[in-house]
Amino acid sequence: MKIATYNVNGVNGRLPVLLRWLQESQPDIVCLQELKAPDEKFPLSPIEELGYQAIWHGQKSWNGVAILSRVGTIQETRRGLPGAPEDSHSRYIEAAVGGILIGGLYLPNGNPKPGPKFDYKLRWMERLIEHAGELIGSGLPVMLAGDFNVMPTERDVYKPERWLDDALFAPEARAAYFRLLEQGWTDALRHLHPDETIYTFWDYFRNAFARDAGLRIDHLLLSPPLAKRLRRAEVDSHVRGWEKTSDHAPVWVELAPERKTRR
DNA sequence: ATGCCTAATGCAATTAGA
Repeated sequence: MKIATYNVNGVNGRLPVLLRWLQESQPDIVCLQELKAPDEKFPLSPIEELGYQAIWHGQKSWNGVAILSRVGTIQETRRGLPGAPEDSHSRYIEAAVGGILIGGLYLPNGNPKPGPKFDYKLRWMERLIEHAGELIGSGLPVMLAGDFNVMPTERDVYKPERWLDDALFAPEARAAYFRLLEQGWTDALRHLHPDETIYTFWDYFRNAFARDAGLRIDHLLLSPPLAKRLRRAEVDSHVRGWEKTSDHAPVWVELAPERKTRR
């Protein structure tokens, strides 16, 4: 089973690129971020025509997350993280699909730092850690996939020294990310490629993609039952070179089939 | 320190992204 995450940066402006990538890559389950569209403007029909069901949590202009599946019903289990009913950003959607529980997330950017946006990022991460602890504690096969807006280590930034004061590389944000991992999550891409330079985002500025001046900020985290099934993890970086493309590339994992328990 | 580029909104210029 192939499961992907893709920050599309506008699901309607990006529709031709999204559809082209879906047809080419044939993922079974996809988490999308930055829909930048209200619920009523989600382009369901063309996605359905490619054989996908979908659930989504939109928002006018900003944020917005979705889960697509071509492996059966998407049973939504949650939208929005617990712990802050006043939080109006559409940044988290969770569902049972294809025998796994998957949380699709768009973690706040947090710039400028310091400031209220950075405070919001850190609070959001605390809520994520709290909820993720319950998910992993369930013992179920769980995945957290999305745009985490955190480069975990210096290896994940083209020029670490330029990002020291940035919310995406701030010590507090990186520490929170590692506290999350320490619950027992496996960072799929880094686990299978421990020494490679791998990016998932390249700025639109300064010809960043051609210079490979990128960041690794889109992650797929696997709970122990899923980590055992991990076979491949890759970035479809060529998609970043397409016309009218997102500044992120799709990232995906391939999981071995679930081992049937004998009885 | 700022703009570089891009999307959405809505029709100019602002906000946000990372």
